[in-house]
Amino acid sequence: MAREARVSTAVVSYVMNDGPRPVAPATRERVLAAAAALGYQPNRIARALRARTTGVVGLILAEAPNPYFSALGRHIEQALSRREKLTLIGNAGFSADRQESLVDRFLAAQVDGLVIVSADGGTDVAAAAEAAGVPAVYVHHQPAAANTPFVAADNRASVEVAIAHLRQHGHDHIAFLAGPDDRGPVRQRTEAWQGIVGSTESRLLRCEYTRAAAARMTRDLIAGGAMPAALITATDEQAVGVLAGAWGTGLSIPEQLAVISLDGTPDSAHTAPSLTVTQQPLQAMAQQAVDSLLDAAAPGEPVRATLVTRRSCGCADTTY
Amino acid sequence: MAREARVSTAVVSYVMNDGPRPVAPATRERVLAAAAALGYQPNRIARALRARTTGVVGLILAEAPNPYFSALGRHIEQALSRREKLTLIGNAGFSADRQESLVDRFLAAQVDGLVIVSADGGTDVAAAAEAAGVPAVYVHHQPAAANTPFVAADNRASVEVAIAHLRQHGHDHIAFLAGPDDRGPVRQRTEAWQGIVGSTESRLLRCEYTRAAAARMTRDLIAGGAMPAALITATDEQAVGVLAGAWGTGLSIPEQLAVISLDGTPDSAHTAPSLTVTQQPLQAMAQQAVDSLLDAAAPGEPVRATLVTRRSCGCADTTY
DNA sequence: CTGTTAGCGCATTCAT
DNA sequence: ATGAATGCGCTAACAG
Repeated sequence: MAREARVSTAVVSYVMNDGPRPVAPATRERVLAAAAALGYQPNRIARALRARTTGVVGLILAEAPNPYFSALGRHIEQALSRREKLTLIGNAGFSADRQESLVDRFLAAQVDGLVIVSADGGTDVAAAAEAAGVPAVYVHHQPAAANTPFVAADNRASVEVAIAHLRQHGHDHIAFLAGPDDRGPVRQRTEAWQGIVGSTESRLLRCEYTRAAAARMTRDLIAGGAMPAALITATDEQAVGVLAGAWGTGLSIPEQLAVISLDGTPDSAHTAPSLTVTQQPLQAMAQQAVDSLLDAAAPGEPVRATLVTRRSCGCADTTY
Repeated sequence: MAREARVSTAVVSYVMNDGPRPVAPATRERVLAAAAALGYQPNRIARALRARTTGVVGLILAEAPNPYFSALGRHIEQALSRREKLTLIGNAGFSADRQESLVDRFLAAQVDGLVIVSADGGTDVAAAAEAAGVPAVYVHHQPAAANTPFVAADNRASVEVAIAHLRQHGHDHIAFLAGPDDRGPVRQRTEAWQGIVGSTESRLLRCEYTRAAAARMTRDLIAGGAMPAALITATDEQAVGVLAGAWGTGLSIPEQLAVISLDGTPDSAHTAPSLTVTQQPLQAMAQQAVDSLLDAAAPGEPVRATLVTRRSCGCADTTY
């Protein structure tokens, strides 16, 4: 390449990077022509070795096919891409072991940063990253002992608007579907619900964060005649499961059961019936996380979800 | 690190890689101890520069949040991970430009291979990859002029079993919901349907590959009284949209409209009603693609989808 | 068995 | 404004 343009490698570097030294227009042309002719592209690996920065960021997702993580992941990838970063992806699969192993492998690959969208708070990943001098940011879920930057929606605010809206529909007893145990963002949501409705007359339901589990629970509840009239689900996955479980048992939503979910994934617009949600600004969250990571700045305040009324709460369906 | 263990860098390399030269047990211990003490990890970038192989594979997805691509993507990432590869991810977003730009950036990052799960056949990505000496494999969608390895399910077989099953339910007129134009895998599906049902009395419907578009189309069809009694949808996304569109108009599925979809994503089990599908073996496809990529072997025959009967075709719901 | 050394492709410093 | 030379961390060839 350098000899094709009859210049030194240094000049090639100056041309490719627009600096740090000026290059005569004629020479620059010659280099550009040679590069085009040979299809030359700078080797990022060599550059990375020299510059001690790879332009690659590691993204760890709890489970990519989950619409919530998936949508968040795409926005993060896009935000990273806008900043000229490449995204290394890994699925932790709700396993602390896998998550740790991923971090190690990403660190060995010399990533410039780590974005962790996990659901399990098992390990404090940031420790390993910090030891390696690699910045990290948590999204959605912050492990107990972390003092690492953290981006999430205001969970309490979401619960507040959901409850307020169901009350407007005339519901006094509002049940809550939480996860199998109290951890992470769902814990905050659960506590917010408990704080607002009080322990009297309130019903706390629990099941795994899967459609299948929520559907099974719903059928059991209906069979036992124990289904409440209004329900807030901690996640969209569970809400979709509730809808699936209710269908076919003759329980009609929203007439017999009003439902609001707290994630607000794009998919929630096209369930049957369409799902009323508190919609988290996933793109803004992704942007916030990426900016905070790359600019080494503390992220701003938690963003607020907005209520999107559809059919499942009892409102008219305005989706179409 | 080398001086911490009081050995040369070469010996460290021999220990880390178990070769190619033997190391005395005592020395090995010393190296391992020093590595543990310093938290030393070999720099993969330097190794990559030297070995001319990065252990990183680029994965291009048409659109990550789409459950079909998402599930496929996760299986590919897992298969890659089993082979000790890291996955660089990028979303093409159905844009040929973005896809080309992603390929260039991945190539500059010296990926060891490229897996392309796209929906747009615009460019023959393989050309750029081949020019760079990087192996590539297409999954799901093969562009027109490609002689690159290609993995997909047997689309014709899927359509056959779907039609046969609807006929068992007594349906003579089976409509088909295709994409906005005839390209890629959906084209094969559409042609298979046309070949089997013949042009007489058959209804070819079209809409975008989104839930929203399919829902809108469904409502329009119902409003116009033009809804067929049996429908095969080319993709799960469209099927979910049909379900959403039918809900609330009073059209009951499967009684008034029997539906079978051809992708078979995991999500299809938890719609309302649950969706009968021809389920593609996504994990096997992912494995096949990765093996073919890394072993430079031609992939085997297209795999066959299996019919999973649920409620939407008229069968009893056996999901729970 | 282990120490020394060269070179992967680039960005940079020192010369010119 | 440009050429030559250096070193990033690693592996492999060559000496001991």
